[in-house]
Amino acid sequence: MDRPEHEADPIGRIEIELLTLVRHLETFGRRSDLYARVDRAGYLALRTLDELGAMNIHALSETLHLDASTVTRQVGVMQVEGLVDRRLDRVDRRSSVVVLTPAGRRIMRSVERKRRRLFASLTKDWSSEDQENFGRLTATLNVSLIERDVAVRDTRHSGSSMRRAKE
Amino acid sequence: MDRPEHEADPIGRIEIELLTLVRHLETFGRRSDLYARVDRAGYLALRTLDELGAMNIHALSETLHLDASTVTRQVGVMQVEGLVDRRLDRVDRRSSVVVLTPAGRRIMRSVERKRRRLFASLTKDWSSEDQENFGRLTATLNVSLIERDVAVRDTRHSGSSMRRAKE
DNA sequence: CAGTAGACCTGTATCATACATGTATCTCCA
DNA sequence: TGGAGATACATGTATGATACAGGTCTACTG
Repeated sequence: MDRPEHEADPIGRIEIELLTLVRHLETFGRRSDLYARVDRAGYLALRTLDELGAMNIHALSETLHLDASTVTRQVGVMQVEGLVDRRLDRVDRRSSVVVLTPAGRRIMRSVERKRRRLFASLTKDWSSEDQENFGRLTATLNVSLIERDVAVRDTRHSGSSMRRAKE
Repeated sequence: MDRPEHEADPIGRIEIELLTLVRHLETFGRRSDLYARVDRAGYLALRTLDELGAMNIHALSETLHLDASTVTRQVGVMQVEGLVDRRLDRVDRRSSVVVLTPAGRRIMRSVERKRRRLFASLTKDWSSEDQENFGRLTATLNVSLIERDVAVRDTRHSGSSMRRAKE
């Protein structure tokens, strides 16, 4: 499991361990009851709406780094489930604002609780320093990944309005 | 980006950051040319065959924590691409052994190089201590996830032969 | 006001995966 | 030793998450 060459090859270790981490998290999400009422993508959308406030499909798709058509469908499903609501934007009538409903927030919190329990249990033997470091480093990695993605996308289509309606 | 409450809530931070990490890595894999000749699942299969040696579909599916039918198809594709070969097992004629071909190893190394470059670049501003810690902690997390998955699976179907032909 | 850009939706395609089922083979015990 | 059950694999079918292309309606701008 702990191949000695990685002691001296941190990049190689990160490379292989992140590969298997994604694999395992995918499998786990599929097999567990974590995402009973929303899928993983939906959960992230709900969290985004909760943290950043209501916004339109376009802004949500930019934030999630997903195609707008994908988000349209995800939001459609969640609307049927009663987890989000859509309000016509009277200023720009092409657009509508996606709002988290109380039920949506409830479901989101419940998934969050399950996920927190999972990760608390997975890291229960870690020192709190390790826990903090891992969170911090993962966050840093995310920021770099986002920057890189933005750079890639900007070579293709430039300009992204990112209009957002907070309420 | 760096919400202050996470300073005192490492689990919460891990929870949200891993969610977005998976999201971003998926997006990145889709958009980049990292997986030109094999997909991510295929790359992991090639790495597994390289590290653990040739094995049959069943053992591979256990190792990857995937359904055997999924692996059958993945291997089928890679065989057509010439990345793996299958040898009839003369002892057990139901089974055949999946072997990495030279071309497969070459492709695997090329993907590995690209991924290494990516992660080296993403973590280039990290201290080497941070790099090492991140790799170590991710590896630990993987082990815990595997153990948990094994526990879940064993409640459903018990017994897994894990026969493997090393050569 | 004409033309272009933007927001959204829908159709279609792809990929990765799982489950159910079928077939050939193996194993083991009565 | 011969059949029952287990195993290995393949195939059919389904689902979920995503992207891209194209259409419609609306907004903006010269």
